[in-house]
Amino acid sequence: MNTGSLIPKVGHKTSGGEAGTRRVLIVDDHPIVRQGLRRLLEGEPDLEVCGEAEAVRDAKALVRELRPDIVIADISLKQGDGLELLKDIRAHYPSMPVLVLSMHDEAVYAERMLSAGASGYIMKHAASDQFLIALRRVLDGGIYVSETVGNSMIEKFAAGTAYVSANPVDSLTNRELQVLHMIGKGLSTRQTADALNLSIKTVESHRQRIKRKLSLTNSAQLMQYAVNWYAGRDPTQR
Amino acid sequence: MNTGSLIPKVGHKTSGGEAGTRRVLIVDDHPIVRQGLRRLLEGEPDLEVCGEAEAVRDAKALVRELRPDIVIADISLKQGDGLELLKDIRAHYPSMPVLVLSMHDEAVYAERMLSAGASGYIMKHAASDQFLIALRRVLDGGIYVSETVGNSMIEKFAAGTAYVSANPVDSLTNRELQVLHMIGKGLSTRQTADALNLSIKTVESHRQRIKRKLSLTNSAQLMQYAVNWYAGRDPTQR
DNA sequence: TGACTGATAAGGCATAGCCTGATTCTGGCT
DNA sequence: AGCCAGAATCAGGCTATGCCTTATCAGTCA
Repeated sequence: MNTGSLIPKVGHKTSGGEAGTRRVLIVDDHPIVRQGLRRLLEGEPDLEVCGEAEAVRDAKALVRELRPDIVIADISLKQGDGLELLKDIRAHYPSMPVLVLSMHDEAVYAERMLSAGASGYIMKHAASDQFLIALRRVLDGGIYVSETVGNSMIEKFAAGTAYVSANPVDSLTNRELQVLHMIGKGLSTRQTADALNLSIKTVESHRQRIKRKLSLTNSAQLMQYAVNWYAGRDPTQR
Repeated sequence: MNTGSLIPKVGHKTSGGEAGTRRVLIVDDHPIVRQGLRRLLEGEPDLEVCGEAEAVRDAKALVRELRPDIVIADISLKQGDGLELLKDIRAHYPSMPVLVLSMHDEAVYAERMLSAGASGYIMKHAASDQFLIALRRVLDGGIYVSETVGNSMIEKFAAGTAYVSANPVDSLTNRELQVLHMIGKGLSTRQTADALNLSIKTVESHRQRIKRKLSLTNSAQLMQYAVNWYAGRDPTQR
């Protein structure tokens, strides 16, 4: 069920102490992506892959064992345990930077990752040179996000909504929370109004304020958020 | 916006006519995945990467220009134009095998890809050696699917005519499935239309037919279903 | 008391939902 | 080859909802 014999799970600790080379730990559940990162880093003399992990469990062990200079990890929010890894590393090795690799270009994800302690966020369809730029910037203690995501964050910051609460849902009032619940259950605005004995206009107002508080742009995103939250899988909920 | 200077977009046609080596065209929008495939194939003397493409448009041109022995392509239904590439290749070069690379392990996708003319279907989180097995089998005129997907197909086949689809999503057409995907991603109708290059009216029609097929009464339920389905949950379970 | 927040809701414009119907294109069957 | 069913595309038109602004009223806290 696991990777075959082609990939050494723990990279040879050969050049452990070479001055100048910085050791990278790769965490991704796709073997090809791991290969791709390896190939990319092979061309860089100052960077060295010291190991790779497929699952979060392995990753934690390898971090402890290898003490890499940086961890580059595919943390898909869907899985749930990705954030756990991030927080784990942050708790035990506060100075070890983590560059998050993701398939989503949504600014929402990036913000959550950064506020959870990531040092950078890069998409899988970024160009190869961007990976190296991101790696080096993060290794040097900086923070990396793509231009689009960065701009979106700057905008929010300028708007004053930048307080990154650990759990954005906390900022909702009881009524708003109730409405969010209904949306997650699959009720329309009218059905919500009926269920809560409110005017449709009132429910619309609540929806609007929820959207603002959670930085959601349209009703489709609101519903997506609500459904995920309701299903108990929202990343900010655990 | 595109890949930097690190990746030669068209592989050197150097060893064009070497006997025995079979030429592979890679189509994937993730640079790392392309790197990974390259790295994987570098170790195999009988296989050679003759080129790689990021988008469907480029892919079509390269197929015509390079006439590879096999195309390995990430065809995510989400993008829309993936199926088009598959059908295009099938129409112009009926004997050119296409191995579909996917992030989803759903049997639903595999079946559709095969019936659209693909010769194989392999997931991105498959082990490296599985890739080589798949490539060689498909190159030899065979068909490759993973064990789990294969078993599922066999079961359905054995169940024959009387089989009532366990998964209502099966009854959706490809286009409808695509639209469902977009909805689950949190895209509005307008955004979906833009993403798939369709009229809003068309997307509305698809949404309507999805709702009918899945017995959903309003758009709120449709979204709930789509979001849950997209997140890998069974929407009928709650 | 005055300032603030939460809950409620209306008005109005724009947009999206939803039903009907029509066209084109493809795949399969006889 | 010819036919038919279903898929995919989109338009028209009515209605509902989305979205923004504004407003009232009831608690609350300094």
